[in-house]
Amino acid sequence: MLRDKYCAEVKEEEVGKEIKLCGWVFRRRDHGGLIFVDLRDRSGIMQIVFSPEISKETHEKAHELRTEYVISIIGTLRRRPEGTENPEIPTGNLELYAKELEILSQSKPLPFQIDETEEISELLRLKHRYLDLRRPQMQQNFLVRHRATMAIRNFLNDNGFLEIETPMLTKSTPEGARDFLVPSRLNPGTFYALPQSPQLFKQILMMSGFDRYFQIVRCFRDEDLRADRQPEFTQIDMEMSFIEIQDIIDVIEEMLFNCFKKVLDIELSIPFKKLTYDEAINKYGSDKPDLRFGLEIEDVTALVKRSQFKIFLETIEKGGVVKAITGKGFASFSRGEIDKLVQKAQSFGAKGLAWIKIKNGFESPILKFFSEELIKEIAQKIKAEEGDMILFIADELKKANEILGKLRLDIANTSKIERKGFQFAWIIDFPLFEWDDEEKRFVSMHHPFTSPKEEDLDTLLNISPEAFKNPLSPLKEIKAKAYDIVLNGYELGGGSIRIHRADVQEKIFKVLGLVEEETKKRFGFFIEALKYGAPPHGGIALGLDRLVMLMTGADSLRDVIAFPKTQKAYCPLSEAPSEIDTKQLKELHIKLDV
RNA sequence: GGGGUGGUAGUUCAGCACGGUUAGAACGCUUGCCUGUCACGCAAGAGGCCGCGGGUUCAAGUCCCGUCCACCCCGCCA
Repeated sequence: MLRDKYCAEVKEEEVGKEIKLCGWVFRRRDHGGLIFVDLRDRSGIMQIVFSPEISKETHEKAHELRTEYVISIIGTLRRRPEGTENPEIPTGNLELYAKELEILSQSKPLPFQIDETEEISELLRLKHRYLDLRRPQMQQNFLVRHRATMAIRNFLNDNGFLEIETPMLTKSTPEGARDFLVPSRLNPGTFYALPQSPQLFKQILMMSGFDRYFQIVRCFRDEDLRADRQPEFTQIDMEMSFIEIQDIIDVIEEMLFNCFKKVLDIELSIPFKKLTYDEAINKYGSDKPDLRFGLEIEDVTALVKRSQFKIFLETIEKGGVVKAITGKGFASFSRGEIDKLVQKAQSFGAKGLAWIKIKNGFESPILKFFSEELIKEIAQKIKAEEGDMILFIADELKKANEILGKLRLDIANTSKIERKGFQFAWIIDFPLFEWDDEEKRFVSMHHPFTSPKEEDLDTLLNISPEAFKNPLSPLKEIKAKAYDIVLNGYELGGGSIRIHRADVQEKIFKVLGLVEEETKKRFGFFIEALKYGAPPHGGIALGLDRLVMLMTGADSLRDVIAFPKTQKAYCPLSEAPSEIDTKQLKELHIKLDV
């Protein structure tokens, strides 16, 4: 070993001993006479002192040191002289008096300082990711990521789960996200797809009798990126046999409890809250509500019926609703600020935004249409108080919820409502299907292998083909044995009890409008497998990156993925994707058309 | 595909509304001084295709059009 230990592992008991340390020059303070260097490794910092009284030669050499040089030091550990301790760092009572200095590696002047005093553009950080990752905050993020992963892996191992790998070169499937494709050289004109998830394979593992499977696995989706979406990401993928929804919920709650306890020493309160999909949508306007604050959306249709406001009455007449939310502290808004708010609502799809200020009485352009009594009742319903503003959206139910859901998050941001802690929730009772207006057919809300709820099974099996094309058919009422887990407004994961009957599975494909031939081509192997004794089974997948992002308080997935991509799915470090040789293209029988 | 914000020394930013001398600051870098600093201090210095292309103008970092890149959001995506 080139060193005895990590910088921050040096303890006071070793004062007087000779110690060898290695690391990077974090900061140097050259006084001419004395030179101080903060030596950094992944554990922390140790102050090195170069004094001509210890070694003239070493002191001389230390003048050459620059930021991020990699050095090795042999020196004597000393307690710092009284009054010169640094309480800011864990090793602040100690320092190493350098006898010998070896420069192991030099560094050019840095493209940016790595001392976290200013925010550096992400492009530059990613281009020099090796420097960015040296920053203590990033080191911390990846320590948390490692610990969380290990806690989860150990937990699952302790609970009888087998980690089994599934193929990366697999088959493209319709439905769901766009695939990343890989051309097959040995089979000209054909392509593998990188997995969007190991869905079919993990189900087949259940049919293979493994009973409890997990995998911490990379998944790929070729869709547009967001702060919480990368083209490749890691899932904690699980599947279990002979279980019901509650069994999965129990395992995951215990797993997360264990993970938060071990990594952050936080005791989550389990069981987590359960909300039905309908409740979530109606109260929070989202199927991934942020439950760290209230500001619930309320239906005030019945109340505003008593008003004279035409727009509301007409909307209700047409079967729509009027829903309201509190603009916390918004009564102080100027006319201009209100205009901006209205514009924002419109950008969320609202036709308009009606408002009533509660400020020494009420203030609103539509005040004359409401009795004072009525406004008070509405205010009470949405818990609006003096200083707040009542915000109304009148529209069809789905749109009203959606718009108010977005406004709710926006209000929380602008009024700086405190959002702390980790608020988990399960969203259950999802619809099995969702009408796709573009394709004029039903699509799976979760995925096509999701089991309907028992009580809806007959409806599904007996439904006639005409219903497949009718957005109002009973199909839209069928509920799925699907569940999402939500944390602080992020969808952390989702899963379902799967279909283990070939007839049910085939019926689903029919509803989805997949012709038999197509089904056979795409999923034939899977349906065939279902016919040889498939156990009832179900599972879930959690986004590891998102989990770690929330655990570390990072605001982007990019801060918890070592080598992430930009919004255009570009890697500034390796410069992927890139053009390739014509020779390679020829081997693959691919001609470009760009 | 659409909307928004940004792009000026190595870095983070100011300058742009109202076009006009030699484009500034801080940090970093270089050199010198400094024996208890810890974001050390002091002094001097180097460092700019004002993202790129076009246009308007006597004159463009500043105005207009286009384009590229980064970030945030919608669509898309579990």
